[in-house]
Amino acid sequence: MPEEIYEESQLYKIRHSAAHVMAEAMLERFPEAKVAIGPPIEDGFYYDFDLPTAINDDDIRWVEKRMKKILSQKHDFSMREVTAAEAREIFQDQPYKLELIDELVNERLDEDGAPIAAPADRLTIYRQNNFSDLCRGPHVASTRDINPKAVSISLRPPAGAYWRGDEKRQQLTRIYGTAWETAEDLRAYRQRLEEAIKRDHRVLGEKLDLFIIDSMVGKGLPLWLPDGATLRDTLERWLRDIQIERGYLPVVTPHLGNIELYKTSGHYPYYADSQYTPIDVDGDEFLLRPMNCPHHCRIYTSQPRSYRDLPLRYAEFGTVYRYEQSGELRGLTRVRGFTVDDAHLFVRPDQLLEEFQGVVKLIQHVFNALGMTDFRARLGTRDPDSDKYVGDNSLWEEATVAIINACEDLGMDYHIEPGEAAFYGPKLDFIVRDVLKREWQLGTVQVDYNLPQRFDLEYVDRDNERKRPVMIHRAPFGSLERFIGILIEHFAGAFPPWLAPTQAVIIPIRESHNPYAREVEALLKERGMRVKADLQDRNMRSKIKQHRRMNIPWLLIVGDRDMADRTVSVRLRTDENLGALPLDGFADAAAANIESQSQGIGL
RNA sequence: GCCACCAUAGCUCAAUUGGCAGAGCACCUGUUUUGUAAACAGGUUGUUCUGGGUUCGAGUCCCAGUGGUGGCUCCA
Repeated sequence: MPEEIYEESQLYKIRHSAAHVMAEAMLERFPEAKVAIGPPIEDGFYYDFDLPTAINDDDIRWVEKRMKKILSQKHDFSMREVTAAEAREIFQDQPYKLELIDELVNERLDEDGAPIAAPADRLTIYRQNNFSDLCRGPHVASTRDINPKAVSISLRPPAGAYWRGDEKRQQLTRIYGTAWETAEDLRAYRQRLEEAIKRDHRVLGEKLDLFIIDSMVGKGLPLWLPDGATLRDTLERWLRDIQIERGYLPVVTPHLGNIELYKTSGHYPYYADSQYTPIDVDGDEFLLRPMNCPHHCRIYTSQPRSYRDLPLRYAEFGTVYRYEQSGELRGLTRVRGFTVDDAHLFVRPDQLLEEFQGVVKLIQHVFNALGMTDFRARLGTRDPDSDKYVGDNSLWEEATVAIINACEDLGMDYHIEPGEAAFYGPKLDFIVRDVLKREWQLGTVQVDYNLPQRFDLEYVDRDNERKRPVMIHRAPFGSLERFIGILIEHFAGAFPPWLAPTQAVIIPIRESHNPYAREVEALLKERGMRVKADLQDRNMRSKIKQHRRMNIPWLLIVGDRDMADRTVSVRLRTDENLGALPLDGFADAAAANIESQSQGIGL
């Protein structure tokens, strides 16, 4: 069955029509309100209003009740064609509508004066009950087609939104609503929202003692607690090992650099909005680094390079600092200081294709190992009308072609998005969908001909000529912070054993079993496992409850029988009870599970 | 940064029209030694986010600041 196009679905019409009904109810509550626009969106709809006063919960409840009343009556949605003059007459008190009318009747032009939309030869107005709206439609035939029990506007709080999405213009009040075909669908939607909250990495981060964000340290500056740091360290060591296998060389560079470094790289003027104020050091200006690449370039230039030295792949988990507006900060996914799993590859032009493909393969390997198999690639190219980019057109063209060739060679699915390039070159971003189908931009690969030029990078080729290498920037995770935030939500805090901060807890039934519990702990630690014996003076059942809450993959209960038989009684965090397993057998099976990076916890 | 909302013990939350700041969990002490999701008893825990104001009296009302949340704008 072909997938239905949302814009043509009945659900789309229901939501669009519900938005009109909400606007009608809002105008009854706030006769002074000016209406802006109200389209259907994913999972619902919204309408923007310019309100005389702030809206409160009582208003929302009143409007929701009124909406349901209107919906329960029979009102047809009738369409009428009008001229621009008629439309202006009808909406004379609605300045936002007048602006829309002007836009619709005039040919719209882009910055270069090229037409992007023909003038509308007719305008349409939809009316239901006592409310008319300038609207292209389509709508349901009658309010009877909308189930009042499947509509709600109290699920999401009102929010501010700029008129036409422009932060320099009037800020309006956006009321979100949701509407479904059946009350059952609405209930399912509510459940999905609750599930998302349960998986929220900020909630789980606290529950599982992974990280905190402390107001005295500063917003957007997470502090990693031991368990969170263990998870992070596990990921870092895993990726570091993979990279070393693939010929990457570790480097370590400082978090500050002389401003000349960033002027040379070109970051300084281009990154002005996201940089912190320079720090005065003995009269020189230093910058908290927003990027790692300039440091790596200077490592490259520290020695003369031969064509035999290339490719050089410098890798560093490099912490960078970027100013983000306070309202943009969110948990681990948007912070002010974060660590990029960065590497810069300095390659000869004849090595570019192979090296680029090697990077793409590495990223695919990383995502697959973590069970994030639903991802796509986006090729960000230059917006031809913008001047925020550096470098010659020919270099850009060359880099873009190199990426396209590499993708096609690998049979990699990608789509092109103009305007999404870095300022110094085109990039290939990896966009992952998590279990809740939300999309996140994670890994990135960029081809760069500009920094080599700016830092005057050279190598001596076979013919004894000095030539310029090409740079590849890449980060499979993107940032450790964001990646782990997404990982927490992806696994709902129940990490596969190889990533779990604590892989097994040993629970003695009585105090007399403590020595055996300690022995089991020591043996498993020797096998490289992250385990601990819980020797607290409290009963076994309460310990099980506590560690279950922390999503420990394996709980090992040990009592008289286990001591006598040298077994451990294994309880999985899924509540499956495997019964007594020989201690060595468990150790072997657990080690194999961890070694294979299994997504499951079965043994 | 902007709009709106929120802030009480480590956590989740109570506190009637403005009238003695509380409960559960956690933590501490003692008793208890338990075979698969909470043993029992006692105890500690507060600048009610900060600073002003109104009032006989403020957790509660008003103002400002700080922090958080939802969204917009922006982004790894």
